[in-house]
Amino acid sequence: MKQKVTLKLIAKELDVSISTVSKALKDSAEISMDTRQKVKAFAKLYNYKPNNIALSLKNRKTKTIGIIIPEIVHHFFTTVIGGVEKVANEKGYNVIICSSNNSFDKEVINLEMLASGSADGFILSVAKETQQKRDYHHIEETMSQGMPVVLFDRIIDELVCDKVIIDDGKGAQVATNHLLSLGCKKIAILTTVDYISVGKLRTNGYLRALRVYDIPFRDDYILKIEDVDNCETEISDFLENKDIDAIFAVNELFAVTAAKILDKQGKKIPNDVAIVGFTDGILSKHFIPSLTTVSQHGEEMGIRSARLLIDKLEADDNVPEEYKTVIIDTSLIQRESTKK
Amino acid sequence: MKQKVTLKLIAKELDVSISTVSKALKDSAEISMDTRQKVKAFAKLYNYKPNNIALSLKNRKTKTIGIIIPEIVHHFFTTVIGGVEKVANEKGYNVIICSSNNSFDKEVINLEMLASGSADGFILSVAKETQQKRDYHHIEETMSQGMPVVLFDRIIDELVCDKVIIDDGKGAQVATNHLLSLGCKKIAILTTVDYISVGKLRTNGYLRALRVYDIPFRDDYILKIEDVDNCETEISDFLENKDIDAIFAVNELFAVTAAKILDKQGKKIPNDVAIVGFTDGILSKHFIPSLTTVSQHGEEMGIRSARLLIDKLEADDNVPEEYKTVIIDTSLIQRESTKK
DNA sequence: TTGTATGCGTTATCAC
DNA sequence: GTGATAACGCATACAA
Repeated sequence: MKQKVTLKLIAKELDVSISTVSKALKDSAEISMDTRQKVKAFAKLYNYKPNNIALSLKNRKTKTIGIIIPEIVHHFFTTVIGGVEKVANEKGYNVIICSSNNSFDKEVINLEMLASGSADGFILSVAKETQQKRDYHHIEETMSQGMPVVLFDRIIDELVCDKVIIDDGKGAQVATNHLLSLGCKKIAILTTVDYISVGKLRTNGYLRALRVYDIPFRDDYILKIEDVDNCETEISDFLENKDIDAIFAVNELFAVTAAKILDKQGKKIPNDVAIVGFTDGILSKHFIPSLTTVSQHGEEMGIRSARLLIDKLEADDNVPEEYKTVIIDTSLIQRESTKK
Repeated sequence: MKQKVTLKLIAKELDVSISTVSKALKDSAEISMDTRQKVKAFAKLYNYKPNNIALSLKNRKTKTIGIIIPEIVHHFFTTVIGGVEKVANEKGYNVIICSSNNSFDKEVINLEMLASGSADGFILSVAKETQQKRDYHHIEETMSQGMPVVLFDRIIDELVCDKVIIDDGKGAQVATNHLLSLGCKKIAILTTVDYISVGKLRTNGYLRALRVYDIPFRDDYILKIEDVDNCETEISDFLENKDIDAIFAVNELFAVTAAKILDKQGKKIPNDVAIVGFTDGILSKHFIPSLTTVSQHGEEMGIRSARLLIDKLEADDNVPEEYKTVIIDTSLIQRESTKK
């Protein structure tokens, strides 16, 4: 275990003071050309790297952004991360990713850990459990300590902070409209339980579209899925002997699962039943038939979130606080599952 | 921007010394019961959290593990991360994830950044570019500075460190054997260019299986895909008018893409052509027909990697260095694409 | 041109 | 029982 190279060590070796070394490395005009070159040569030789930890302590900022997401094994969230990284790297920020695994407790632990010195601000999408509990003290606390927070996708209306969302309702409405315009009249919806904000919003969009087209809503056309891991049986039961000509699913997994069940039932997509999903992931793209879907533009969400956060981090302290909500446009990606 | 609560602040408010506060919070017997309770109550009220940065500086360790992976938008890598997190959290370590985006430069930057104070050790899978360039100075440097490194999946033989891999060759051989045992004789392989270590190993496994079964290798049955993003055309050209009865693909994307092309050609899976892929991701699982695949047990890889790293981090300094290579068993998950 | 002193937040040591 | 001091690695205002 080799000794770490520090300013102190270089100073001792070269028999000058620490501050001389520090200044020389920054090419300060104060220091003679001669010393500067000597110090720099030595530093390079010994591969000196300033210690980030010490810098953070001194500057009281870490130059890193903390991201906390509900699930790391999830295509949408990883695309968001990609967007954040893009902007962060450009602006000289590091990115730390933590996953809450949809657990409230882990979200709290992660946030507190990162907040106590590891990151200057946060980009986060709250855990399912947090939405259910409606306990946001950890986020409020973080903000009250002066660390900006940007919420994305699964946001919390009650919190006053920057937010980046898509217009879930509109996306769902457009998707449903698309089905209606194909002539579908018996459109089922596969959605989540109500406390998942995005699920509820998408359901509302679906209802709105029906209303506009004057199609009466039927209670037996809606399935609110409780346990995502076990959606297959729920969807299967739901679709049994159901007379429908289209399905709108609020996520990719529900859409694909429904497609598989229909396939088993011998129904043809899109001729017997058309399908539109939500989230443009790899499943929709590679499934046969490929699935029409509402793209959430995850990378764009990440980019916008990172920009909002960095703006806050680098804002003048005396500029009055102002919080924005960025709404990203969704787009409908039409594929084979709605080609009639 | 509220003032951060520090020991100093508490000390001032309570009119005691900083060290008294520090000791009181740690329930030191030196401090009177009375003072202890007073301090603790105050700390709780003001929501005091020790500053990790200061602790890291003092203790010269960060209690965090750095993970660097080639791609964040990749199911396999995220499952590995999941495994690492599991162990890390248990043992009180934080996890920082960075993605190199398969770029050598970004890998170097990320590693150096994390190495200069943000993490105590690393778990990493090298970028494609790094494997191509064969330039590992950044990793060697990190290790020579006393920070342990565990390589997984895309490893580097020349580096002396802990490693966690699957037996890629054996996995491929088992997969090919499976096809052979179904009676397939004309088995094509979709693989990567040779400098990708795992691609080459899997190809070797395929060749070995053929040899054992005494099937002569045919040059026109192997496709080494250069540009993954554009594999569709390459595979499509390759499969055109090809007389084969099975395909072994070294990853999920190649397998699914081939399946889609065969579907277009009107060939039936598995009856006309059987398929086995590699990596147990969501695509293989949800595709119709579902694809037989070699599972890499990503989570297990993460768990083992984290354990190796933490063992090193917590080892006595005077214990002689010893490096292990853990080989995780693959398993063949049989699905519809090989059900004859 | 160079060096000294100070502080960032913490803990450990030692003195009172 | 309590407090002063030094140290972790760095940057910088101020002296020399």
